[in-house]
Amino acid sequence: MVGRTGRTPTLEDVARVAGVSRATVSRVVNGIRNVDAEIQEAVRRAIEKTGYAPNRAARSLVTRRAGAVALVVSGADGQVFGDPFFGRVADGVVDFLRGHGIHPLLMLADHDGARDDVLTHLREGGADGALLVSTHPDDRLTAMVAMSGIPAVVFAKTVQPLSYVDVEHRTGAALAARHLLALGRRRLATISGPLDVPASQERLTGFREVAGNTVNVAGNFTMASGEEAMTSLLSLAPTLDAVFAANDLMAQGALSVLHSAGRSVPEDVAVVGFDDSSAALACRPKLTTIRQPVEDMGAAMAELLLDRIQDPSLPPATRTFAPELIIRDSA
Amino acid sequence: MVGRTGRTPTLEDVARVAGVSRATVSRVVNGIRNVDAEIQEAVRRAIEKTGYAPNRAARSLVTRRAGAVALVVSGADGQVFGDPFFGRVADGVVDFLRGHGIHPLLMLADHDGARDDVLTHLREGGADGALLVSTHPDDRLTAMVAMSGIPAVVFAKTVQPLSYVDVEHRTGAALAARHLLALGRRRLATISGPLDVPASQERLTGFREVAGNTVNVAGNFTMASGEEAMTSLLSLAPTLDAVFAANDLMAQGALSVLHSAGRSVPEDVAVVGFDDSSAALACRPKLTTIRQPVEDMGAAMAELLLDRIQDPSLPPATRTFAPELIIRDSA
DNA sequence: GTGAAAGCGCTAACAA
DNA sequence: TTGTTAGCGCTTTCAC
Repeated sequence: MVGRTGRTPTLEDVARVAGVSRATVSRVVNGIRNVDAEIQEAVRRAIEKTGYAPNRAARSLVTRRAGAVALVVSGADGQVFGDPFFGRVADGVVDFLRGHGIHPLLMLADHDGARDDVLTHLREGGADGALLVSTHPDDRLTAMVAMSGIPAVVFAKTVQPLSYVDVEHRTGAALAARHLLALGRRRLATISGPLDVPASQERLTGFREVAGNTVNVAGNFTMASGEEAMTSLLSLAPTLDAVFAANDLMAQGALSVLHSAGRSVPEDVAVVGFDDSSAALACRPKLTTIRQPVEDMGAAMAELLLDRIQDPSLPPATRTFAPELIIRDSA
Repeated sequence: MVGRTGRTPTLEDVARVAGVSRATVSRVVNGIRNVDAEIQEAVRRAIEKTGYAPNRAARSLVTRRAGAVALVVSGADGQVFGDPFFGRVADGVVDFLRGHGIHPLLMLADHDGARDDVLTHLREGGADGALLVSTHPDDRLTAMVAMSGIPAVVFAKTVQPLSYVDVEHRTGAALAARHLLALGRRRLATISGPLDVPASQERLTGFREVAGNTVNVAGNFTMASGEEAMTSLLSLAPTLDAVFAANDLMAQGALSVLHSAGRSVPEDVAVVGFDDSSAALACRPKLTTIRQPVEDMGAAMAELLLDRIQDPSLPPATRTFAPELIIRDSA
C-alpha cells in the first residue's frame, strides 16, 4: 500500500506510478471531468498503491483557501463550556461543516490577547471565516472582525454589518407569559439577564408585553445568580405565584431557593425557564421552558458563513428562529 | 497602514519597502537573532506600514507543520457536549495551547465516516497530532491513529502504544468508600459505569476493595441511566444507606429518584458522585464527589502532544492524576 | 484529453 | 550579518 520511501507520497509519485503527468493526477483527485476513464482508473490505482493523500498546505497556498473556519467562543468568566449552551452550538456547527470538507478551529476570545490571536489567525489565512458566539455580546471582537472584512457570522443580533442568526426572544417570552396566565397565575415575577444584553431586554419586554409590568431582578445567566435573584424576589414579592427566568440555569437556581423556602413547584409557584438546555431536564421538577433550537442555529451560522466564503460579495444576511414552549412539570 | 494594492502583502512587499531581502524579513518575523538592530527596526516599520501578516499555508508547506492539533471527541450518542466533562477538557487544552501558537481543530468522531475524516485530515497534514477524548474508549480510532504513527495522546489509559493521561480511579473510589464508612454507613450500594469501560471497572473495584462487595447496578454515565439504576437498587436493596455513583450525572439521577421515593439525602441515604462536574453543584443537595482535575488533564494532554510533535522519537508517556474527595451536602 | 511550466508565499541552506 | 537560490506540493493557465 505504501511506496516504501521514507517520505510521504506526493502528486509526483502518483504521477510516476500511473505513468501520467502531475496535472492529470490533480484533475482526478479534484474530480474534474475531462479525464479519460481508463486513465482515471489507473490514477486511482496509483493513489491506492502509493497511499497518497493531498497536502493541505500546498493546496491552500495555491487555492487561497484554508478549508477551515474559526469557531470563536467568548463567555463570561473563562468557564466557557460551563454553560451547556456552547456545546450545543458547537454540535450544530460541527455537524453542518462535516461533509463540506471544512473543519472548525476552536478559539477562545475571553481577553484582549486572545481576541488579537483570533484576528491574527484570520489574517494569516488560517481560517476562511469566523463564527462568533458569546453569551455576552462581544462588541470589541465583532467590530474588529467586521472591520477586517473577513467573512463572519454572529450568534445574536449585532449592529455590525455582519450576518447573524438569532431567536425571537420576545415571542418566546410572550409564550411563557401566556402559559403562566393560562394557568391562572396572576402574581408574576421575572428574573432577567443582565440588562445591558439586548437579548435579556427583549425577553423581559416580550414577557411584560403580555403579562404587564412584573417585579424583576436581574441575574447574569448563572445558577448562582438565579438563586440570589429568587431570594430577592421572595422578599420583594412574597405572594408571587409564578416566575419566569431568562435562562434555564437561573431557573434552576430559583427552583433550589423555592424548595428551601418551602414553596412547592408548581403548586405554590410556577417556574418557566428559557433555552431548553440540559439543565432543564436535570431540574426537579423538570423545567417547563422556552426552547431555542440552538443546534439548528449553529448549523445556520455555518451555512451562512460558507455562502459568504464562496461569494464574499454577498450582503450580510439574517436568520431568525422561532422559539417553542416546552411544557414539563414546573409550570 | 496598508499598501493600497489589491493583494494582501507578502514578505516580498515588506522586503521591498524595507530595502532588504526576503530572507532578512523572514528572520525578523521569526525572531532569529542574527539581524542588525537597525535593520530589524526598519523591517518592523515596513511590516507595520504594509500591514503584513505571514501566510500560514506557505509557512506550513515548507516547515511541514500545520500549527494545529486535532481535538477529537467521541461520545455516546452524538450529544457529545451534553456531558460538561468534554467542555472542561476542551477548556484545559485550549488554555494550554494558546501561547504556543497552536490551535485546536475540533473534530467529532462519533461514527465511522467521521473517524475516517479525522485520519484523512491528519494524513493531509491538516493537524500535527491528535488529542483523543471520549467517554467510551474508542478503540477503533485509537488503534487507527496508533497505527498511522501520527503523534497522539489519549484521555484514559489505552492498550495502544500511545501516550495517555488518566486519573487514579481506584484511589478515587476508595476515597468515596472510606468517607461513607467513616460516616457510619454500612449498607453501601453502587451505580457503576458500563462494565466494558476500564475506568468503570476500576472505580467499582476501588470502591469494593475498601467497602467489601456491594450491590451494583451498571448505568451508562447519563442521568437517565442513574435514575434507572437507583430505582433498581431500591428494590434490590431497600435498606441501603449509601450510594456511590461512578459519575455525577448518574448521582444526580439517583438523587432525583431518592427524592421521589421519600428518602432524604444525606439523612436516609448518603450519595457520593465522581468527576466534580458542574452537575455536582447544580444538584440539591449539593453533591459530595470525587474530583478529577479534568482541565489539568486536558492541559497535560496538550503538553505531552506538543513534546511528541517536536520530537516524534519520544516514547509514549503516561501522566496520572490524583483524585480528591470534595465534601458537600449529600454525604 | 493531456502535459509542460509557472508560480502560490515562505524557509533554509549556502554563499558572500 | 545579509542576500541568493532552491525548493515545499499543489493548481492552473496555456499549448499541444
